[in-house]
Amino acid sequence: MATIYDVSILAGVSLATVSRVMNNNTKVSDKTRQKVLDAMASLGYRPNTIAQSLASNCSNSVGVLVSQLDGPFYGPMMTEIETALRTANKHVIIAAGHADEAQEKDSVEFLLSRGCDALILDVEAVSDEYLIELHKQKTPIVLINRYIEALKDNCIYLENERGGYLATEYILSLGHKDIAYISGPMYKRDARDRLQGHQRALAEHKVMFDPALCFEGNFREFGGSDGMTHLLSLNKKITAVVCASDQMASGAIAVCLEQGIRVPEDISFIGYDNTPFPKYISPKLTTVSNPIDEMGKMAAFWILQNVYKSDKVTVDCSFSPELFIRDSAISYG
Amino acid sequence: MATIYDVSILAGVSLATVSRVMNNNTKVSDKTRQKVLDAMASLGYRPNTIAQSLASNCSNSVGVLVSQLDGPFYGPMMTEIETALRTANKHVIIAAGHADEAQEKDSVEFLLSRGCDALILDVEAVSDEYLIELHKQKTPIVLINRYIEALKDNCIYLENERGGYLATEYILSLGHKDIAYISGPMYKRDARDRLQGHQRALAEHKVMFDPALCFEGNFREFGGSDGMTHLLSLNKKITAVVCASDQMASGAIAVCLEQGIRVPEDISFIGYDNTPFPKYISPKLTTVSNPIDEMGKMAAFWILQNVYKSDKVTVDCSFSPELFIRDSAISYG
DNA sequence: TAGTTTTATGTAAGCGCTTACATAACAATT
DNA sequence: AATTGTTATGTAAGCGCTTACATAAAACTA
Repeated sequence: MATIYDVSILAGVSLATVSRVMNNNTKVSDKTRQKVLDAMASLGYRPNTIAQSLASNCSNSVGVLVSQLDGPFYGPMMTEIETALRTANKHVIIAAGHADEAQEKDSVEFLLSRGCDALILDVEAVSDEYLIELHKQKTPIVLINRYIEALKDNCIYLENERGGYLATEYILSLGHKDIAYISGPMYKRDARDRLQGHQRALAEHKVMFDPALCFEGNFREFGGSDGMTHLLSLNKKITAVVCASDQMASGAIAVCLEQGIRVPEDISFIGYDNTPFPKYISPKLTTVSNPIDEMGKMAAFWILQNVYKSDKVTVDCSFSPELFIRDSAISYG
Repeated sequence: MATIYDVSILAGVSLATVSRVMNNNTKVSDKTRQKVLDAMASLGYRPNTIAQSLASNCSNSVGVLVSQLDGPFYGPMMTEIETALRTANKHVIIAAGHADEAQEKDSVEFLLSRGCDALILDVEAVSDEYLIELHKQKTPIVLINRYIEALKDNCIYLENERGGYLATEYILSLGHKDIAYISGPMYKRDARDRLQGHQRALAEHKVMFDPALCFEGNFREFGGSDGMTHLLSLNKKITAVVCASDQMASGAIAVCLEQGIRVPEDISFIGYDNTPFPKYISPKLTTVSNPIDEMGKMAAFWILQNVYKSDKVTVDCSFSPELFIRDSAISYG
């Protein structure tokens, strides 16, 4: 592999000059630049990025830590992050935290020791305090899907309360009054916020919130099925179920169908996330969007702007969910 | 950030000794080792991996190039790769090729210039020749989901012909004779192999292969729906459809259901890949497995063994598909 | 005890770049 | 022509490690 030294010899210039034409941050006369470029071309020179990183103290890499790499969320998110960063010639080092505190911390250490210039974190297990401490260190961080007041300039988040409100408001507008809620785990802020939006909508419509009809699930499919099984066992009147995730809605609907309850004729459902499901599923799920891919892109933009000082991007930290009306919810009566 | 120099001063030893205890490849007396470890701990020392890479000419990173980061395949595959490599303290740099030749080549360049010690490639657009050339360079490569005779020791692949055979053999065993086939794009070897297996099964059962009933799709959902629309327009008798991917099966089934054709009562379906679909989809798809996550893990193991000389793993390059019998195919008549 | 081998540690030269600073080349000013 | 100002290029000191080689210390040998 040819080095900068070989190039400098062949071009008959100094190392520094070669470096200058690579980084073109200093004036180099057109004549010398051309000599250097020719030499590079004829040697098939490819700069050693490791050496560049060591010398410049900038690794051009950003660490991305997510809970899991599979599932409907992270793929699209990673795609956007990778595309945005690679366009700027930065690269992505990934790590998975598996929603476990020790693993998340370990991954952060790992990424830091890898000399990342910045970290994009979509973490759920570590505490706010840990992140606040981390933020004090020199490597910039940006949080996706998490809002911490003290770090608000570093957060890319969805207005979950608003989404919860939108979903329930829509169900109410269809005339439902006996509405159950299958929530995400309450230790997660987004779950709490969605529920809060739900309650606000109920209150505005003067419908009582019945804690018995609120089940704490886990955002996963079986959380939804467990929840629905529980709700049905109550033998209370329920005409609609608001779910805090599409996956839970999926699990809940499955339970209904198995028990011969028609969806949406007997019970209406609304989900949350707008995850892409194969198109022959019926009923098609009415839901509220969670543009996690866009949020990934924004996180990348944030870093491009704040870390790499690019002025080609604009960043917008807060995302607003939108209602997607499909077939799983119909008006009552 | 503390450097090795700071540690050496505090421990009262030389740089080399500190380096030795980090890499523990040379004998260091227990006493000195302890002094060094204490110094490291008290400084919160974290080695600079960039400098290590430059000095040792080993970046401890492996580049992973996939067609896309989203979708049902790559998430699980990446998960396995990441887990396997991180356990060995290697890291993963990802790039997406988007099934485009220029982008795939560009990504390879990118990963190489990033000093990856090895590359895991799941590429579809570049030619065999390109990969053979690439293999001649110094960075080792391993191919997932692609079999090239000249590179057979570097390939992790599924026995696609066998899978195609299994699927069709099962359909035949159910008594079907009027069997349509929705294929992947024929420029892809896995599509050709699956079809070949299909034809072998037909031949063994003395059922004629009817080219008119074979549609070339694209592995995606709309490939399946286009294919099914076309097949139905033929007005030929069809009692079963073998699809070269679950996604195409999904699209094809959707078309049938829309037209009031019952699945599996009127037409049986079998897919390929065994992708995870939400559980309330019906009918549940009978299919043949494509353990891409396991293949990802194997690719990582291959690198651990061949590049990093680990003896803790065993690698097995060839994977065999298995039949998963569910509800979308029933016996004929 | 002197001589030989073994083992633990130190010295210093890189790895391939970047960049502050020095200098040479040239142009503009008087 | 001498002075000053600009601009282009070169020189060399790092960046934080690894590792071949040198050396000092310890352990044997006879």
